[in-house]
Amino acid sequence: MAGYRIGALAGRTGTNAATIRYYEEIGLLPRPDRREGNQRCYGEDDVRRLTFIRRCRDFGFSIEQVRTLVSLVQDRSRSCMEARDLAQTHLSAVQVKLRELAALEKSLVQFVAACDAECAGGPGPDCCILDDLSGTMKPAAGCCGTGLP
Amino acid sequence: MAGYRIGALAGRTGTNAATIRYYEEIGLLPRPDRREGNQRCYGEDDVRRLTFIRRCRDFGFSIEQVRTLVSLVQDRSRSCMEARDLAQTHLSAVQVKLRELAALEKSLVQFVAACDAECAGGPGPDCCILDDLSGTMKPAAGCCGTGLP
DNA sequence: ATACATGTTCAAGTAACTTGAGGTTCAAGG
DNA sequence: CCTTGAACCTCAAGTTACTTGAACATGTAT
Repeated sequence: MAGYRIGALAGRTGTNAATIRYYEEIGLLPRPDRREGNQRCYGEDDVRRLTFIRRCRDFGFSIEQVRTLVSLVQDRSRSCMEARDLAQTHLSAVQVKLRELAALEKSLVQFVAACDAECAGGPGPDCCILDDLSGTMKPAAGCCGTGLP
Repeated sequence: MAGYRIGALAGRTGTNAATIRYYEEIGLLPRPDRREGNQRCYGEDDVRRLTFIRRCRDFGFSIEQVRTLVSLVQDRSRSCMEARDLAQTHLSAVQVKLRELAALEKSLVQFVAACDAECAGGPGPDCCILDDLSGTMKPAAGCCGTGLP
């Protein structure tokens, strides 16, 4: 009946207690009631709100974007289309990042494979892979050549 | 013959000049020679080294990892296998991130699509998508239900 | 000679938290 | 009732990898 203390809220939402206090400080969470001993006391609304916030953060929205999203939830007179647009913008950024990361993964796989193939013997001072890394342009004449890492 | 000034090095490596000074400060780049008027003077070695550093950073290695990589390049008596292992570790992390990002992209696509389908009319106060966002567990009974963003 | 770009140092700001110090409050066991 | 230990409190500072700004010096083109 007495509501949750910060640890319980933290547990229910998978959030660090210090992060909850931080969100309060930056105004992303409202100041909660306090009990006798000055400890924060949260209710279901706080659970919902923090769940929402964490979910948005997990999906890569910035704090400022989350702030906007929260205000959209608060103020229904504005269209949910604003949320849609925000999501769309974010989606585009995610897709770019996704492509970059996929390219990175490919390069890393090649780098590791090249290492395994060429340098398997161990600590050879002749390893050219590290040269590759610092090479500016020269195609490293038939060695590894992954352009990695 | 006088070497590059900081702006030229920045241009050649696609690095912000302030970032170059920062790298110098944290010891990732050596202190360069200075010319008469105290301006930094770089050579080809610096171009190579900074290219290497930027490339590693672009590939998501942390500054500390790059520091290790740089020292590996410097000290050939150690195996390039260390670089391989670092890359392998990094690869695993990248793959996790890649999977998360792919899941995120899917959710965002669904969210935007659901918005288009359900709320296309505009600013309806009945939009349930935002409710979805804050819903803790209840499956939102047949509405949108993307669990997004 | 005079603009104006480019360089210099040093300090502070940024995001989004996390960690630490030093002190209270709460719940359980003896 | 008393004590222990976990959980809580506030406030300050640390983290990562830079970026931005102020105030001044230098280099280059006209």
